[in-house]
Amino acid sequence: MQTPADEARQLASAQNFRHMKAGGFDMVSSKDVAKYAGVSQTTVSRVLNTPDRVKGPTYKKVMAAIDALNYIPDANARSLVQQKTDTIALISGPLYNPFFVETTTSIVNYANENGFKINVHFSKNENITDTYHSIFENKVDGIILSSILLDDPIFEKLEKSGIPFITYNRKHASNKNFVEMDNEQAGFLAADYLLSLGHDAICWVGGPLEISTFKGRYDGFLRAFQKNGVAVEQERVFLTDTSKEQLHETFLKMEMLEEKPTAIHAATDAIAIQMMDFYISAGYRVPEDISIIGIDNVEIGQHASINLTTVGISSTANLGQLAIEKLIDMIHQKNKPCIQITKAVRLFERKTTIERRRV
Amino acid sequence: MQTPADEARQLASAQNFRHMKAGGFDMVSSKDVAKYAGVSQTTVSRVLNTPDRVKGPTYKKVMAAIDALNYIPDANARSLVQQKTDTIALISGPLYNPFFVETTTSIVNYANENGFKINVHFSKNENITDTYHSIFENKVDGIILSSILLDDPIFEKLEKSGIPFITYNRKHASNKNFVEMDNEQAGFLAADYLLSLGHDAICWVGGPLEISTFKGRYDGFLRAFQKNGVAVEQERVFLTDTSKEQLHETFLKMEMLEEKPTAIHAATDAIAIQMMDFYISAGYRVPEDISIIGIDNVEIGQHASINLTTVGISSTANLGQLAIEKLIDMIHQKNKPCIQITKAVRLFERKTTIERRRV
DNA sequence: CGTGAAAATGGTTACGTAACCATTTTTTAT
DNA sequence: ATAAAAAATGGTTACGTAACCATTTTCACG
Repeated sequence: MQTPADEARQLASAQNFRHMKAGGFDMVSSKDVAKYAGVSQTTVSRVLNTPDRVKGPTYKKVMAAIDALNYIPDANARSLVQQKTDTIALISGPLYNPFFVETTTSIVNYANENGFKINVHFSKNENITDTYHSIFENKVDGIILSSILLDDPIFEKLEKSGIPFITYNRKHASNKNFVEMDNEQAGFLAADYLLSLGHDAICWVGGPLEISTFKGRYDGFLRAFQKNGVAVEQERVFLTDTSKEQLHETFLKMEMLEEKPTAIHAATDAIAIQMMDFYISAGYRVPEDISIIGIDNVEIGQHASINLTTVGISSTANLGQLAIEKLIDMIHQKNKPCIQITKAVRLFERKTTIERRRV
Repeated sequence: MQTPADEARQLASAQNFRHMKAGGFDMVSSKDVAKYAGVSQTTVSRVLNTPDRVKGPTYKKVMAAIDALNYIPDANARSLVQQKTDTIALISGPLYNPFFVETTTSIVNYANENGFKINVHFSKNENITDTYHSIFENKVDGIILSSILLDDPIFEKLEKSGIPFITYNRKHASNKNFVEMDNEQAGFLAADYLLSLGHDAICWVGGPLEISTFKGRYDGFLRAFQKNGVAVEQERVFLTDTSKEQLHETFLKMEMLEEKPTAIHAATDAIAIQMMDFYISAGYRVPEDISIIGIDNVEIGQHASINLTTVGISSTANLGQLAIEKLIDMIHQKNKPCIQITKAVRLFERKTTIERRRV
C-alpha cells in the first residue's frame, strides 16, 4: 500500500535525478535509471534491448523508472559501442531537377521506414570534398549517391573507405554497384523519334560527357542519327551546365543559329522543361513552332499543362527506390554482391512533339 | 637522412596499425596516431582542434602519422564528450508539394554550409511518434519543422526536450519561434481578387483547419466575402487531405455541384496545380472555363506553361531559409529570444484567372 | 530435499574523443 | 645566471551505452 507520503518522496526522488543542463532539462542516463530503479545499468540496457531476459517485476520497475525520469537512450553512445550509426548519407543532385525530388522522397522514406536516418547533401558540381569529409567523420553505415563522374577520383576513396555504397542514375566507370536506366537506348529512342517525325535541324542540349547519363544519352543520340543516315552538326550540340542561367545562355545561342532548330533533344526532362519555358516566354508555341523531347519521365512532365514527350523507365520503378533497397540489403547482409541494374526504357509520346511541317 | 630500409620499416609500421575490420580497413583511432607519432593522444587531439598550442615539429609529426594511417576522427565519439551533435532534424512536408522542395533545398544547403548535418524526415500526416523518437534519441542540436497542428500535443514534448526548435510555414498556437507568411491576408487577397473579377461561384479547396496555414487562409477567404457582401456557401468549401487521390475526389464532387464553380481558390499552389491538371485533363480550359488561384508562389507556378496566379511573400525570401538561419543563431547563442516572423504578402497576377464572362 | 542446469542479474570494460589537471620544457625578465 | 612565467605536452577521466564475463537466484528433476 502506497501512502501519499510515499508518493511525495518518490516524486522528490525523481526531481533529484533531473540535472539541470545548459539547454534545459534532461540528460538522464541509463545509470540514473538504474539507480532509481535499484538495479544495475546492465539490467536497464537489457530491459530495452533484450526484455525477454528480464523478469516481469524487474522489467516493470525499470520501465517505471524510465517513465519517471523521462529517460531517452543516447543513440550516439550506442553507435560508439556498436560501431554502427544506423545512418545513411545521401548525395543527391539539386531538387530543382524534379528527377531528384522523386528519388529523394523514395530514398528518405524507405530508409526511415527501415530504421535508418538519412543525412542529405545536395551537390551541384562534383567538387565536394567537404561533404565527403563530413560523411567519413560520421561513420555512416552506407552511402547512396548520384553525383559522380565517370572517372571521378573520389571513387577510389569511397572504395577504400570500406563503407557500402551504391550509385543511382549516374555511375562511375569502375562502379560495382549501381542502378541506372539504359541511357544509350533512351538517347537513341528520343532522337530516333524526332527523326521519324521529319526533324533534322535537331539541337542536343545536355551536360558534360564526363557524366555517365549524358555520355550514354548522347551516344544513343549519335546512333540514331547514324541509323537514319543523318549527319550530326556540331554547332547544334550544346554541352552545358544544367543551371537555369547556363541553359538560358544556351537558348540564346540557339536563337542565333543560322538555321534555327525545329526540335530539341534535351538530355533530361529538367532541361526540357526549362527550355520549354524559355521558348514559350519568347513567344514560340510548343510543339507547333518547336518540338521538345526529354528523358527521365518525371512526374511534373505528365501535368496536363506541360505534357512533355519523353523517354523513361518502362516499369513504374524509381531508380532511387531501387538503389536504397539494395543498399540496405548490402548493409544488413555483410556479403557484398554486385548490384548492376540497368532498367529498360520506352518512349512516352505526349504533346510537346509534332511532325515537322515542311515549309 | 632516411635510408630505403627506414622507409620500408616505416611502411610496415603503418601497415601494422591498420586493423582489418568486418567491413574493410580502418577504424584507426587517435590513440593509434599518437603511438605512431610518438606523442600522447591528447596532443593528437590538440593538433586537430587547437593547432596553435602545438609546436611546429610536433604538429608535422602528428600530421604525417594522420596521413600515413589515413586517420579520420570519429564525429560520434566527439559528440559524446562534447554533448552536441552538429545535427539538425528537419521535419518537412512531402516534396510533391513544390513549396517544400524549395524550403528543403534552402534548409539543407544553408545548414551544410554552416557545418551542420541535416536529418530529413518527410511527414504526410502528423502521426509521427516514431520520427520524434528517433530525433530525441539522436540528441540533435536543433529541430526545424513544418508539420505541426495548431494544438498539436507533440508541442509540449518539444518544449520539454529543451532542444531549440523553430517552425516554418505552419505554427503551433503557443509557438515561441516561427516563420510564416501572413496567411490571413494571403487568403483575403486571393479571394478578394477572384471576387473583383466578378466570380461568385467560388470553390475553396484547402486542408484541415487544425493547421495554421489553412486556418489563416480560410479566415482571410471569409473576410473577403464579408467585405464584398457575398455569402459563403458551405457546399463550395472543401476541406480535404492534400493527396492527389483526395484532391481527385474533391474534383469529382465539384463536378457534381448543381452550380459548377467559375473559380477555385486553392489554399496552396500545390493544390491549385493539381486541380489545374484535373480540369484540363477533363477538357476544361484554364482560365476561360475556370479560374484558379493558389497561395505560396512556388517556382514551378511561374513556368510559362502553368503561369499560376497566386499570392506569395512580397520579398524574394524563402520561409525555410529564414527559419534555418534563425535556428542556427539560436543554437549558437544560448539565449533564446522569440523569433516570430510573419512575412507580408502580395498578389502575383498571372494567367490562370480571368474576368467572369456573364452568360 | 539436494543437485545441477538454466535463468536472472551484476560488475567491469571498451568504444574514441575532448576536458581537465599535472608535469615538463621553453621563454622572458631581472 | 636564475627565478618566474608561459608554452608545450602528458596522464587520467568522463561521456552513455552494450559486450562480456562473473555471480547469484530460480527452477527442474531425481
